[in-house]
Amino acid sequence: MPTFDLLAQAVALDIISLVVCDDYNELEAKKTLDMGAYLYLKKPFDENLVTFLWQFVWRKRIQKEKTKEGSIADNDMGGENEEQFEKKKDVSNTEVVRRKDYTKWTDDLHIKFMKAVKQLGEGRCYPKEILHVMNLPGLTRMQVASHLQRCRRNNWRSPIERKNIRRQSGQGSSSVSHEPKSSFQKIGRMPNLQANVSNQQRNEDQIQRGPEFSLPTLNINNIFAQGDLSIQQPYRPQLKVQPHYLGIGNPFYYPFSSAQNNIGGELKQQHNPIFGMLGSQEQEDPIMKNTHYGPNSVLNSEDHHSEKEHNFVLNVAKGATNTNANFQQYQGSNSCVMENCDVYFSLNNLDYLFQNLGPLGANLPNEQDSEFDQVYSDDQNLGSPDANLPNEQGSEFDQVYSDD
DNA sequence: AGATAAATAT
DNA sequence: GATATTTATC
Repeated sequence: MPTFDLLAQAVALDIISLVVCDDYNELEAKKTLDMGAYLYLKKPFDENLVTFLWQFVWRKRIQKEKTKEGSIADNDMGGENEEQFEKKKDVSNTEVVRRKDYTKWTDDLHIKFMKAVKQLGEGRCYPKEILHVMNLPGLTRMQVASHLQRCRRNNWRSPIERKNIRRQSGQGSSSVSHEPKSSFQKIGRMPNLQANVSNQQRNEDQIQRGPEFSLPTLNINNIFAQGDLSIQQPYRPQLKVQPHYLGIGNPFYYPFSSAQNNIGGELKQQHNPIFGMLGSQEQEDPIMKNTHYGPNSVLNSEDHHSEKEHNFVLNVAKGATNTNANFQQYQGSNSCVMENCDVYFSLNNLDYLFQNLGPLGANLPNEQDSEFDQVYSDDQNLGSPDANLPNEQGSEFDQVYSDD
């Protein structure tokens, strides 16, 4: 994604954004800051910067929250600058949970998924393939895999179904056993025993070629042999039997899709020609029958960032080296740069940035008793596309950040 | 329900 | 060692 587009989105999402460039470029810096970036940084980072940067961000956030509270209390006019994506959440000021990348599997999305699954068929029905066939920008392989898992386990209900179920169970009539709405569906399973078979095959080949060499390895390989349950096997998913008695309906069966099913409030009326040709061909399929193809909503577009690669750290610009002179210029100017932006600095001006920030030991205002991981989890809540913090057991901050 | 971690496979 | 898939857990 182009730098500025990405930044714009990040800012729109109220994400504290820092822009990183390889070479300092004044115009670029200005534009960046104008757009709402908090910092414009040049690589490579000084170690100190890396160490303390989080404090800066943290402070920013606290500061932000304070001003927000203040404006709410005072009923300032500033209170109502709702970001375009946040409206529904802002109402319940209590727990602003940002589910940044939460993909809602709408009926339509599920249909697409199913279509891909069906198209691919038994042989190559893997997340990656499905993703490819679905061809929806922003959808990730992991998300597809997750959905696939649920569907395989017959564990997914369409939103409408969910609604109905909830309504039913609310009536207190505890009809114990819900009927499975459709039969067990094979499509989309993990690969058949090919791997194992080929293992076996290989062994047989070996035997043919020369048993004297193959004997030792043979047994080991046979761990994966199909019928041999007596040997403990580390991994043999293929032999699992899917419980078709389970569950109320099969997600591979798709009951209906109504036109009003847009979750999340965004009404996207789209005509969908895609499924136009499905008529007779689909009829005989037990999974797809009864299916009505509704509008084709394209994910819940806004906030599904894709995989981890996306971070708002970007940029290459050619230009002068950063100098104190440049900085002075900015600092002295009354341009909108300084109004919109709290700080500008280059590597030569770390002092300015950090004059009030202490080394790691020094507590930040609200931080006295907070654990580091708390900081991190909060960081994640900031909605950064991906805080990308691995399991940082005992890892140092600088380490984490340098990883970033 | 969906994301993500962990285990396993390629 | 990098990716992908599957399973377990959050």
